[in-house]
Amino acid sequence: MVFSCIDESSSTSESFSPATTTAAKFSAPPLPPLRLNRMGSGGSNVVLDSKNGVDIDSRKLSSSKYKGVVPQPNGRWGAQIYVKHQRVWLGTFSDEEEAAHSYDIAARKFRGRDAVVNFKTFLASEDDNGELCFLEAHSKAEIVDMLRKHTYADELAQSNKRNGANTNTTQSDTVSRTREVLFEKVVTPSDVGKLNRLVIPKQHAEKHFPLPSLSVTKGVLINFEDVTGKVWRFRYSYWNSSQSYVLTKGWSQFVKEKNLRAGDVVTFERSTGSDRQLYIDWKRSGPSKNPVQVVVRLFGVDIFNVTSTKPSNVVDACGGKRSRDVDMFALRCSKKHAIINTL
DNA sequence: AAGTGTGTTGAT
DNA sequence: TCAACACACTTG
Repeated sequence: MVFSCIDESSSTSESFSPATTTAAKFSAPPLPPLRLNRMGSGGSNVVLDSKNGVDIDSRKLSSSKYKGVVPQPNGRWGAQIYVKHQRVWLGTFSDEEEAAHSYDIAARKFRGRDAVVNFKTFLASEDDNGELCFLEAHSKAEIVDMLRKHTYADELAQSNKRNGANTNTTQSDTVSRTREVLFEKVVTPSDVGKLNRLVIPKQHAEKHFPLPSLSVTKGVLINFEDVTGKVWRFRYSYWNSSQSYVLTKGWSQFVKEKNLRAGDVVTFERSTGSDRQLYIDWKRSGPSKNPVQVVVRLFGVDIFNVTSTKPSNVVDACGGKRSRDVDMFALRCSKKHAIINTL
């Protein structure tokens, strides 16, 4: 069993780790222009010349030297890209280069190989095949989601790890990898409620997810992959107060995204291969099995009503799994006007 | 209160 | 298509 025993602060992928991302391959950025200190938040920013401390302009934020990067009032940087006359927000970042890199990723995803990017070396090498496949294997919505949540680097690393160093991984390598079901749990109301945790039945927890003694109090982070190939990272720990093993951080997001309800069955699996990859899946028990109804409501009117099953896996040329490329942005013209309800 | 990201606009 | 700006909204 391989746990990533890192603490909370380092688990949020706050910055792209050069060791695991193409960030290490950034070409040297242009010399920084005279930097202005951007301070405070909200609309009343004071901008000072860093040398003289002179109030140059009491409102203006220093713009970024990178394409798709915009300053934020608090000194952080936002990344955005325009698609079909709509802005797609890519998140906020402490590091200007990280924001620029996020833009590059999005540009490559939305505009293809000819996209103009900030870092010329981005995906320019043959060694980047893994990342190209990764981009290809995920929908635009997924990539944007990863960028906004700062999980892109982690998920890319996970993906590369699964495919091994050999980028010529064949389809059968990926598909034929067998799994064993570790256990299933019928989730309780509290598992899907506001407690933001899933209780792992003690016998299963101690059998399959034994906590290293040093990690009992602090917990560990465990990665699970779902049927779409998305990697979920949960904090796993032991709560002395209730004497129970729980998945905490990350769990509520899973509940939300999968629209889990009490009575649904969550399955935990593990690859029997050497990677011991963990998987998580869920199913709806009872008469209303599996089909999920999706109503798309536009301007308050249900414009279509789709009954679908959970996404099936399709293997692409890269040997990865492709999830349905539902372009949320076409539907997301405005948060106020387009609502997707998963019922 | 601090931080995020959308609405809007003018430039390219 | 793009960035600048203001500020409503969300989060901690």
